[in-house]
Amino acid sequence: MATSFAEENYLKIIYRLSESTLEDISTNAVAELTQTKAASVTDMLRKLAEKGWVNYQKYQGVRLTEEGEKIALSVVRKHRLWEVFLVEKMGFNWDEVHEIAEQLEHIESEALINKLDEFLDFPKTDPHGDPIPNKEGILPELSYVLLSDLKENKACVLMGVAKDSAIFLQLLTRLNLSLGAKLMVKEINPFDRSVSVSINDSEPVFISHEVAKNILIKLG
Amino acid sequence: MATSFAEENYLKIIYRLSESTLEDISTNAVAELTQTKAASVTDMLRKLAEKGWVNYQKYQGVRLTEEGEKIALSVVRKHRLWEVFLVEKMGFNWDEVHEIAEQLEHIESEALINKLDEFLDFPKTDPHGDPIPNKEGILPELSYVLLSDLKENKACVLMGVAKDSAIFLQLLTRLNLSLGAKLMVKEINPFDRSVSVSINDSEPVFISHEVAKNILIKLG
DNA sequence: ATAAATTTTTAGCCTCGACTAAAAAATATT
DNA sequence: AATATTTTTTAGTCGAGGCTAAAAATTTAT
Ligand SMILES: [Mn+2]
Ligand SMILES: [Mn+2]
Ligand SMILES: [Mn+2]
Ligand SMILES: [Mn+2]
Repeated sequence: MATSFAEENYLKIIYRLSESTLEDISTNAVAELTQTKAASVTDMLRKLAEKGWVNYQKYQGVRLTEEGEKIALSVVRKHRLWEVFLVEKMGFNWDEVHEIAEQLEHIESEALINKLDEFLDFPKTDPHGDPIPNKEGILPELSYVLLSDLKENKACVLMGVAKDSAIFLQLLTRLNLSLGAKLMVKEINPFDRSVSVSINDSEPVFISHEVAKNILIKLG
Repeated sequence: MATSFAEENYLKIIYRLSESTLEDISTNAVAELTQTKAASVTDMLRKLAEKGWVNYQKYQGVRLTEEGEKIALSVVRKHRLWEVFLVEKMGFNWDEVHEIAEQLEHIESEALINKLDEFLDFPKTDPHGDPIPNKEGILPELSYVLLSDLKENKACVLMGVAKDSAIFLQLLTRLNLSLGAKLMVKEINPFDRSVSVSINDSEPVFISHEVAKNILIKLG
């Protein structure tokens, strides 16, 4: 069955909300992310349920069905592969690609996306460290830790961000923090939990707790 | 002003129809190419005129304004650049790319399309030999001739096709006719005007007049 | 010059995906 | 347990972009 842009956006957003909770997703939560009103969401949830892509009972919240999740994962796959393309091949910065990928994720061609995957050498993660589902919809396992949870004097590598707003990404860039950067927490300030971090063996710089808790790293 | 997919498709189709005539474009002609009904076209023409993209007086047909042509050219530019990308970088055949480009032509990012242009080395023509407008909207001058208009024993090169339906392109492929092929007309049969053509110095094969008149070549 | 045929427009209707305002249900507070 | 607050749904509306059927204008044929 064909899916409209609107339907794909709803499914993707329900998927994203489901990642961080086991409970059913509320109408309001969906409304906030889709930038629409609750009444519009109720309408669409009925339609998605009708098509068998979500389980929805009024007042009870919503969950993706297996088929709904499959569609959501294919949209996520396309979004993230196009982001890799935009950064790796088109020379965009990681803070510039999300809006364009929001459009490209709706291009409908299985053949194209699989060729793109191959062209990009089957990347496991997008420019923000988010995992890319393979063509079967399987996500690679990534076990990243928040920089804010790290002990002092442990070497680690920046693998991703927990938030990909342009403003946050631009801040990281200004701090010389990009994917693959070698980090070491030199000191955790107990007052505001800010951390002083050495980036690629340079002089340590200060990073707020707010920033540190949105940076994903792997040890070693 | 933002343009919807529907508006872009109408402008592009009016542009295409204007290429082959100096007269105003009729409602029915537009309806046929947009795959809609004449009544729907009338509606849209009023809206496009409202926005200043076409000159339209009822019963008089339609023409693009300068601004309308600018938009149409930018859609054509995107369509053709994406087609080059699909063939050159993604490995599609020339008969497979049009449908996908119909979607990609609506992606809205000036920055992306200019980076894509550079990535592809500023191609002058798409995989069907159609000229690609540059970022100022200027079309390169191409002076191609129809294979059906060629005299016998003249060497030439296949530069494009006058029709890009998948079925026609697949036929050419089966005949070993692709962009850049070196051709020489060995004989023109006066009965049905079919031509016997040597392709890349091979044994001549027979090509119907119908095919020959949709092949664009340049001499030498 | 009329009449016939064709083209185009108008009028009214439909679906999709939004909206607002009001009603109803669920949840929190006293 | 009763009431207040918040969340969600219903009801009605709107614009975009389609449609059909009928009317009007234009073009062609007689
Ligand atoms: Mn993104
Ligand atoms: Mn991303
Ligand atoms: Mn095309
Ligand atoms: Mn083409």
